[in-house]
Amino acid sequence: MEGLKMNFKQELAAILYELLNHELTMDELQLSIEKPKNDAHGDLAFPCFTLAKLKRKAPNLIAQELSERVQSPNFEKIEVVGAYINVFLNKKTVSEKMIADLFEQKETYGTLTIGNGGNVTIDMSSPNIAKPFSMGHLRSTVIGNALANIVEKAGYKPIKINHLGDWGTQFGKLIAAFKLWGDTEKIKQNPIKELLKLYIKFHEEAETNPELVDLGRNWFKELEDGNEEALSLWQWFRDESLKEFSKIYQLMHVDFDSFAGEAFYNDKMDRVVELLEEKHLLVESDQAQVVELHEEQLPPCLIKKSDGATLYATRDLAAAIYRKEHYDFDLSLYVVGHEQSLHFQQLKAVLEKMGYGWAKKMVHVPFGMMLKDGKKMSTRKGKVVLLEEVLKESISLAQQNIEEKNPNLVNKDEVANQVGVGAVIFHDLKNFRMNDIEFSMEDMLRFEGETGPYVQYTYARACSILRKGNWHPEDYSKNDHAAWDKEWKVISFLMEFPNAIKRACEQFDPSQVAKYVVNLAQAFNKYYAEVKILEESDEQQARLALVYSVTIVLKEGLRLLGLEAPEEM
RNA sequence: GCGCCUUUAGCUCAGCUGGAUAGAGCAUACGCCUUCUAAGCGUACGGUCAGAGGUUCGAAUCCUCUAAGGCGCGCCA
Repeated sequence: MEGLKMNFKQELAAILYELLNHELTMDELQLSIEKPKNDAHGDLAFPCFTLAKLKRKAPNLIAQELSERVQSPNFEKIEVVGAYINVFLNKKTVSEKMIADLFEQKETYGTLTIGNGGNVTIDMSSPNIAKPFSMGHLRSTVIGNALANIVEKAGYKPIKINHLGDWGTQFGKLIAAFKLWGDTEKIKQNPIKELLKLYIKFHEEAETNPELVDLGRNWFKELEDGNEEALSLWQWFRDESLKEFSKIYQLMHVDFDSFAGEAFYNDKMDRVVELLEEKHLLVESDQAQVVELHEEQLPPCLIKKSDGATLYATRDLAAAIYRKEHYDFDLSLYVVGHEQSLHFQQLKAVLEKMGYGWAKKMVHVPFGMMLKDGKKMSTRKGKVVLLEEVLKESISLAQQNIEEKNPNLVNKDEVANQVGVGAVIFHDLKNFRMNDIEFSMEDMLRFEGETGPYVQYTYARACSILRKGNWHPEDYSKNDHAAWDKEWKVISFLMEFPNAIKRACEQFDPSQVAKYVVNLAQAFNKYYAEVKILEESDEQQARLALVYSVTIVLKEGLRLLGLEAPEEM
């Protein structure tokens, strides 16, 4: 089921195909049939310019002649404007069909089959242990989570992998810092904050005292060699950090299928190096081991440092191979910042050189940065905004709003959570992911206009009508009085839902769904303002059926984005 | 120097595979609650689509060049 709109487009294409004696192929026809931007131009349009050229005849004449022969019970009116044949769908039959489909399919409406049940691994979130969960990680988490939902809706099986940053030289530094200045009690009280303090202090001190750097390096070496003290500290840091992170994940209702992070691949890297050696891909360069990528026009990929230690490229190679063997993915997504684009190009190139055709199935899904005063935020300088604080503030603002606007609401706390968190998530998803986002508390906590709360509010109002009307879907009986005239705009958006999902899935772009959901909400709010739905009328059944349909699609759209839909707020 | 990305209204951004008068939101000004939640709706204001060429019946959209900004380019991830 790819949506009603598609059916009508196909129908129009088929009619033209016959009328034109197959002069244009079905594909060509379907491609040129478009959705007019202006409502006055109907629901479907066919421009006759290409035909004009083919037939060497004036386009408006062709349009005129052709239009007279286009007929279907689904088409209410055919109009010619210049070179365009504008088709107006039959509002009544189409609307009733749309409503019937939604009643039948409910939240499964919009489900696609393009995934064919294949596995899609999604590398997402991936915060660094012992560092705060920053706004930067928010992006990967929220985009990855939405993509998982979208991809699932499109018929794939998503596997969400939190590739934790739980290994690396920063742990050497941290252990060294802890040994020098650490306070066990303080860390237990407030793990991430205290560990971050240590990390920052280490970097500050290291500027005047370079020996510290060596100390850190040594401790990392100890860690890699299995020193018990180092290992137990590492384990402790990791556990405490994960505890903190899981609070945030719970708040956002994000979960994972795997927490296999960097440390997980420690024992899987030798094999990668061996494989590379077997295939004679490793070359020594400045005492380091690299894979040359001249033919690919890329800089060489560093596999082993001059001291023999492996690097993140090695680790990511191991991870890619592991994921292929373990999950046999059809698609492997990496929701990682745009600044790592080159790294992923290199990764894929090396895998292809190794003879792994599946490297083509790896897709880097990059996103822009969270900027603060036009600049990148830096953990080392302590210049980060903590997600937890932003969420708290957003929730408390939602709380205030509820007190003001709906003080009798029963589950205030729950709703405040849903709305506050929703605002933050939606703010991140509503724009194309490649855009940089200048961090602004004001923008993020805006509840009006094109925001998560706006959509949630629309949903809540729609639910409220159904409640007040004491109406249930079983009650609906088609009645012949509705013209579906004022409802038409909303109906045509409802028809677009599967298309929005398709675009989002093809382009790995959740903002397609976010924009869709805003458009639907806007159309519904206009309808709401214009039509008194609960007013006695012989069209009332149709109106309520429409409201019900809108609730289904809004809720499902929000769910795909990772937002909840409170029925009252 | 090379590569990737971005440039559309005062601000934040849409604009689907090129198509009919370039659209929202925010901000500003005004208007709409004795009836479905005003976290809403309406009206107004606001644009040489960074610039120059080119392809095309037709370009914000495709190609080339230029400019501005961001990110990246071997032992960090």
